[in-house]
Amino acid sequence: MLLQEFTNKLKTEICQNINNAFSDVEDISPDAIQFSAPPNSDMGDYAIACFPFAKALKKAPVAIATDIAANFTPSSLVSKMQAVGPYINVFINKTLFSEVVCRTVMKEEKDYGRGEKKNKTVMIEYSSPNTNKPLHLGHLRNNILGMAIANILDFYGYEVIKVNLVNDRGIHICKSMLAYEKWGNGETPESCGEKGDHFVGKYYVLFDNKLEEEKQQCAKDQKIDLEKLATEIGDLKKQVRNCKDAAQKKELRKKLKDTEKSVEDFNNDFLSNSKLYGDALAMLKKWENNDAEVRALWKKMNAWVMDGFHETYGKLGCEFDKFYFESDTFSLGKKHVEEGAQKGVFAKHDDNSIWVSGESLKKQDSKTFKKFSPKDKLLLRADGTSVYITQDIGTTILKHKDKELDQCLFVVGEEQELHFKTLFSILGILDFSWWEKCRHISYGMVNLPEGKLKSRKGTRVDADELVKEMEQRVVDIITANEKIDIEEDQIANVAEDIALAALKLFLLNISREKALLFDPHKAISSDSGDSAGKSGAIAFTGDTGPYIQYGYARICGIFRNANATATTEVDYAILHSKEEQAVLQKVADFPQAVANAAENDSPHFITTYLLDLTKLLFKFYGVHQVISDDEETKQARLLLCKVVAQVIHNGMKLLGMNVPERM
RNA sequence: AGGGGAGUAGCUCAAUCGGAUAGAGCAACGGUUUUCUAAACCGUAGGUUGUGGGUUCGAGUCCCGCCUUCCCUGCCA
Repeated sequence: MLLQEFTNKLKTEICQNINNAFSDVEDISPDAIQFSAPPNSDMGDYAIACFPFAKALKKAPVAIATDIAANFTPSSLVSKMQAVGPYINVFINKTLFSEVVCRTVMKEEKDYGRGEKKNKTVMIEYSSPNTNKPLHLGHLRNNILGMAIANILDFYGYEVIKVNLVNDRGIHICKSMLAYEKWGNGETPESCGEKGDHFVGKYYVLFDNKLEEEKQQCAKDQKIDLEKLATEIGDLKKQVRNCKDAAQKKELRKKLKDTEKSVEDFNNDFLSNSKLYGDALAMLKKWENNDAEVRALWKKMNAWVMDGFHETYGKLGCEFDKFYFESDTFSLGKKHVEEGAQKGVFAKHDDNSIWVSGESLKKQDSKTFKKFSPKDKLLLRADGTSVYITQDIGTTILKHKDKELDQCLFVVGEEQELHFKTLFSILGILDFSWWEKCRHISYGMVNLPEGKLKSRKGTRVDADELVKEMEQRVVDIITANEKIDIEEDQIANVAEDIALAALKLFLLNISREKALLFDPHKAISSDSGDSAGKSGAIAFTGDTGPYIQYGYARICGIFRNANATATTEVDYAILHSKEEQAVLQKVADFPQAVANAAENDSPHFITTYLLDLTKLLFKFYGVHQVISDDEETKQARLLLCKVVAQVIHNGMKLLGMNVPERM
């Protein structure tokens, strides 16, 4: 008997017991049985709350529980049912349960926890980088989350297509191109030994610095003190917040708005007169007109960046079945927008720009836009050049042309929620029946103690550097600890596995939609043993990836030392202790954790599951000796360890983490 | 101003469909190594779940108000 069958049988049996106790009313179906865990394991293996039955059975929950317990007849599965208040606590046959769990895991191995084939295809877009700068911590959250969700959906039984939409076109790309052209002196990543994405990113920052210089000069010439205005705005915001008097508040608001307007006006004025920005725009125009020289530079620099990205993806274990490039898809979007204007579902203004009205967005998706009316949205500029949403229209249409999809997912940060609501509604307006199968998988921002991550300012945490630093810390820990027995040439590999697991679990272990706080100062000095280090944002002890890996490595160590293998032909009655049963219960829960993660697009169900499992493993480990003089005991416990190792392996794989055998 | 999140222990976070005494980790304090790796284990302490109402057998969870905070409301991406 396998686990699934056991659970079904258990529910049926319990159901029969309930129905026997209440023969005069309509039967309860096994699906209505909801297992939960009693507050502690002495009270039983499963708990069933009787509140939901109260209506059908026309009795108080407490009375229902007592009646069920009174009418209970023991079976091979269930040994006891005990009423405690409105709860029924179920004691199961531990020997049988242990055997069922162990045999199931040992039989299914890598497939333990796998969901049934759904015969449905899901496309998941994630990463979606801009090719003008290297990846930072915010991108890491996206990449690691996206990859984990893709793995989980695949394991749950979907056919999953992982795609990356590369934002390789637009004014931001031209900025780094222009800076390189002006100040690059023909350098290449090779010539200065830099990773391609970092190399290009340098010029993106350079452009921004030069533009800022120009702006400061311009402000000085016009005798405008931008700094003063900024502090003024800050002060006004504070005053507005603290102001109690309504009339005064209104006045302050007006003043604030005026000040903000003056800054905005200055900025707009500056940009439209800026030589540097004008050059970038001119370059964009040239790009759109297929200027050979600009296109050649664009190709060269994009290739550098993509080389760098591929290296980082390889390191992180991010994989893609297909790359879409905005430069290939924006014209398809343009075409559909123009057709929409022709059909009359979009509005063409006198200046030839094309718009979708807020009204029609609302009409198309009245559920999403129930509580507010969106503003009209520009789809194509007057000069015919496309905006951000234009290419997404094209890309999404192309995705559905390439493959018939049952779900089309976008792993993108929460700041783009309105963008995707608008996009999906537009696709509906364009009469694509699949528009409702599109879903934005939104996730929270990554923040530093000082605020937002900003690529152009100094406040960024570079992805490559972060990983490198963490690896070095692990190497230091390994070298400092004499007890760790790893071949010299393996240290780098193991350090990489551990550093990445620490990073990934840190990013995946909080709810997807929640913002994430990262304190780099605490993270970096974490191996020196000082107290500041121990509170590090990405630690290697406690609830971490390495903790789970350590549990796995310890099990490997046991098998290695005992030169043993596991067999399912053991005396399952040995595994009766509280600790052993807790572990096996947890092992049995793995398929449910996978289902929860898949159905909510939330890997954190897996991370919390694995941490719980590992804690129970160590708890067991602390109380019971695996390699014991008694051969029967040894065999049974070895099997238990083997089963746990298998589940850790399966779960960690879903999260994109390796499990080293020594650490 | 409007729309959407969030607010739980000193810090970072959990908490199945609304269910039994709100849990972990870190930080603090105390203990564990001649026994399978101390990246571990055990113990102590730490809470009016932002706030005020409501719904009911029962609310961190659902509804309404308020406070705080983040995001969005670009011819940026």
